[in-house]
Formats: sequence, structure tokens, C-alpha cells
Amino acid sequence: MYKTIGDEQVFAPDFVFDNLETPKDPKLGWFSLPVFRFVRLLKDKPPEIAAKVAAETNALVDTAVDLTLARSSAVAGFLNAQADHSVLTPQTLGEVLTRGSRYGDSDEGQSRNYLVEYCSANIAKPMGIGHLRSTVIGNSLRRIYRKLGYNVVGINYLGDWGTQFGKMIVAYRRWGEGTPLDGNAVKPLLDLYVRFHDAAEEDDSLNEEARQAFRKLEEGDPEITGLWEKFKAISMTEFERIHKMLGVEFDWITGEAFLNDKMEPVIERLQKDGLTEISNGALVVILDDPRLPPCLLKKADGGTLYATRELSSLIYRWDKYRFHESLYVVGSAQADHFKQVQRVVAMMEEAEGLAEADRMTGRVKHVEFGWVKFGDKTMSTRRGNIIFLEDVIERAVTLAREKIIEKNPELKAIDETARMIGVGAVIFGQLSVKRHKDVNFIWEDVLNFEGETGPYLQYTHARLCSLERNYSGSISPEINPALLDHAEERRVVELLADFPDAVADAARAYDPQAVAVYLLRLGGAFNKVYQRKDDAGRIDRIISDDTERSAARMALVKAVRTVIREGLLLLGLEAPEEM
RNA sequence: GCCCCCGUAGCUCAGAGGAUAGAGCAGUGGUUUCCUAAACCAUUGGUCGCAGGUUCGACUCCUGCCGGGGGUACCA
Repeated sequence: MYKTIGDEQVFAPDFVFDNLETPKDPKLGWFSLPVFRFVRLLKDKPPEIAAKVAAETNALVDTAVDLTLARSSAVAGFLNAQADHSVLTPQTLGEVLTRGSRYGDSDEGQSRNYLVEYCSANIAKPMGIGHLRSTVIGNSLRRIYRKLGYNVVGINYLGDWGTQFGKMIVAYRRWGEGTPLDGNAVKPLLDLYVRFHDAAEEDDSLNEEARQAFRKLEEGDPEITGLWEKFKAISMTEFERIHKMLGVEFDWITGEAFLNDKMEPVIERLQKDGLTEISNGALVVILDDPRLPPCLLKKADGGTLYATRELSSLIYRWDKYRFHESLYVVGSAQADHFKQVQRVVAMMEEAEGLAEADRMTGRVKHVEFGWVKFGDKTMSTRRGNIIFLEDVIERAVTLAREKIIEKNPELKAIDETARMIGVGAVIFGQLSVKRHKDVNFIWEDVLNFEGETGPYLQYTHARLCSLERNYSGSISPEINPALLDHAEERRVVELLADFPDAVADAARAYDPQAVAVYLLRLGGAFNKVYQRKDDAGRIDRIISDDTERSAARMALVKAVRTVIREGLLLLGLEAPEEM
């Protein structure tokens, strides 16, 4: 009826597909097509169009076989299509159960390198709550892109160079006599750092002294280099312990110092490209974007800067990996810094007339995130106003342990399970909020394990595992889908089918939050099935005397467990089988 | 001053141009002879910061303003 108007194909499959959406209220349908966009072309009223299209698609549905869409209905200007669960259910359960943890995998990233830089803590300082966001977002993105088939390199780019080490060295020499440089010495080092900043407020000459100390470090002064190496060793031990606690992994641990011999060639390259100039004694690149300040390559005293190292790092990584994309999970405070170096790269590639395939411009993304605020203050390492990440984890784990002893004292691996839950609460708390937002650090919320939390999902997972232990039959996708006929069960099936989209959404937005909210929806939907009451007001149990129905429900149980577990792993949480 | 991010229920947050703006926490009232009550059900609660604009339709896009945070060349 509406196939073509003039040369235009009105209901071209691509166009229709692009305009499909999910209704706000799942009861309305699985997919819907708003027809308003067709009004002008068709010169008809929306409800009329919807009604006519519904009639046509229904005619198709009636003759087609194995179509996941069931009959459609026209509601005002919307064409609402219900899923045909006799097809969708076996298809979805079959796919989840046969593919298992590989359900939702994709090969879009095949033979493509993908770089993700995260954590990037500074040595000689403890990891604070501020590093937590970068660490858990990056760790999760690394897993998400792996799932999509990319060859991902997770990078920890340590802040192990710069004037701050001049400050540390000055502080250590002045006040650090008794400070041991072995074992857990990070907190005493932080005290020295804070003391330096307090003292430097009174006496500016300390800052000059620090700059000189750093210059000596750059020149390779043996005594100063020795101190620097000790600071670094202490920090590495500390970081490794915390990363292990969090279950965070890296493929390449490097640092700014790695670039010491790689900056000069980059500077020369930029000079050759005619992009540099001397301004107030410093070597700079004036950017072609008037909103950005010049990018400094060398200080007036000849020293290099953060941006110099960043550029060298960018070029090194591009030459080595030819990445599809390279992500920098770094706070929004550094947005201008990344814009600057990206502009320099773009100007360089333009000046050199590189072929499109040899340009990294557009492939480098600053995945920025908001601050972690405590009370009404932002946290500052310099002022010592910081919450130690380790303390947060420890408190969460201790509380989880108390809850286990209260609720399930028979549990065997109490310590290990408490760690999974406590850490899960901390990680999920960061990932369930869109990364751009500032997050308030509220002990009460971090230590709450109820509602939309990591432990809620872990608990749901543990209960699913428990069902599988209690079920004596074998679980197979060969079930009668008509026995999963309650609205709650159908909703779960539809959500299971949505999992690959949730993963893709997270990847597209560079934000694991999409997976986190998806899991909350799925967990909530399953819990409604689990505690659904029958007409007599009694809980309708998953496992009952009705063997055929139990088999159908257990297939659903296993599929949900598989997806929740996989989703939790993608976020970097563990999925305990009992808790 | 200029630039960037944020502003949705008392609190913490979802809502990639669509239908009556949704959850959790907190509050109130329920559910356990039953597969883990870290759960589930019910209920209270809204000028989507403000004002214009684009659109058949704006929490969503554009402009301006207000409020909060951040950045603004020799720190990282």
C-alpha cells in the first residue's frame, strides 16, 4: 500500500530499522515504530498510517514462519509489535545456553588493536578514592572491548616523572631522616609531600630547590636517581597489592620515565614541521584553535613537561600499535591538556601530509570523568585531604563479612566471599553512575548492600546458582516455550535478548554504566519471577512437581545466571556462587 | 574574562527527539509451613535550574541566562 511514493521507498528496511525503538512501558510491545515521520510523505494522519501498516505487517506475520515479531497493533501514532515468544524464547535461551560466556561476543574488533590507559597513579603517593574511578572504568572497558573481539592493551601509565619528584626528594632530605624506605612506606611519604606544600607556602625558595632537584634527576645524578628508584619500588608494591584486591589487570605497566629518550626526536620532528616557536623563553606550539593556550614542549630552563611526554607517548603507541582507538581514562580536569596534544598531533599530520591511514587523529579519545567529592570538598593530595582507597575497600569487606556471619554463618569461604562482595559494592558504586558526573563519596551509600548495588546482583546470582544446585534434572534449551507464559518470564527473555545491545551501548559511549543499569534491570526482572505469587497468593516456585514446567524455568534460570555472571565480569566484579 | 562538564522526587541516580518522566535509598504498610528476606509487593513524593527557539512532538537538539564544579603556558 505504501511501498513507494515517486522515487522514494517509504518503508525501506534500513529506514524502518533505524526508526525502531523500545516502548517506555514494556507492556506496550517489544518494538515500536512511531509513524509521525511518515506523515508528510504519505499525507495521511498518524493513527491511520499506523493502522494500515499494522494490517499489512500482520498479514505478513500470519504467513511467515520463525519470525520473532508477533502481531502488531496501532496505538495512536505508534505501531507496537509484540514479540512472538514461541520463537523468541527458544531462540534466545538456545543462544545463551549454547554460547555460555561467549554470548554477546562480537568479531567487530578482529585483528584491531585497542588501547586503554587507566589508573595512572602517581608513585610516591597512595592511591586515593580519586584513582578508583579511572581504574574501575578502564578495567571494565578493557574487558568490554575484548568481548567485542579487539586485541586490547590495558595500560597503567604511572606518574613517575616530573617536578613533583624534585619536591619529594627535597622533602625527604629535609625531614625524612627516620622514614624507612622499605615495606609499607607510602603513607609516610605522603606526609612528607604534604609537609613540603605547607612549607612552600611560607618559603617559595623550596619550589626552586625542587626544580633543581628534578633537573638533577633528569641529568642522571646517581644519589637522586637512587632515591627515585626507591620511591618507585615502594609504590609498585603498594599498587600491585591494591590492584590484586580489586581484581584489576593491566597488559602493560609503563610510566612517564619510559619516554625520557623519546622526547627529543619528537621535538625535532615538530620543529622540522615548522610548528614550534619560542615564546617567553619556552618552546611552544601555537595551536590553530584560539580557545586553547599554546602547548608547551620545553620550559625556559630546558626541562620537559607533561605535554611533551604525552605527545611522545602518543606517537610511540601509534607507531607500535596502529590502534583502532586509544582511550585515556583520565579526569575531566585534564580535558584541555588532551585537546592540546590532539591538536598538535593533527597539525603535525597535516603539515606532513600523511595519508589518511597513517593518521591517528580522531582515534584518540579522552574518556573523561567527574570528580569524587567528599562532603562539599574535592579531595586534594597536596593538602592531605584524601581518603585512602585501601581504607574504603577494607571497610566494605569488613562489613560484608559481618553480613555473611549474620545471614549465612554456614558459608565455607567467608573471607574470600566477603572480599568479592565488599569490592563488588565499591566498584559497582562507581560504575552505575554515568562517568561525566561528579560523584559524592558517602560512606553510608558505599556501605549499603541493598537496592541498586553490586551485592544485590551478586546475591541474585548466588540465588540462581542455588537453584541449579537444588535441581536434580539436567538443564537444556529444549523446552516447551509455552510454559514460560507469565508476563514476568517473558520480560526476562526479552531482556536476555537485549544483552548484546547493552554491551555495544557501553562500548559506543565508552562507559560501562550501560552494562550496569542493564544488569539491574535484568536482576530486578528475574527477582519478580522468583517471587511471583500465583492466584492463591502463594509463591510460584521455580522447581515444582510439574517436571516439564520446572525444566522450562530452569533453562531460564541458567540463562539469566550466565548473563548476570558475564555482565558482572565485564564490570570487573566477581560472581560468588554462594553468599 | 574565555573554555569544558554537571543541574530530573527529601537524598543518590536512570531516561542515546516520541506515549502517563522512572528506579533505588530514606518514610509508611505488607510478604517467610516456600528454591538464600542482601529479596519481593503496595504506598507517599516532580515548575525535569530559568527563558526563548527548532520540530507534528523537547528532560533530550540550538541560543541566552542562573547555580555548582573544573580548566585557563613554564605542576601532573
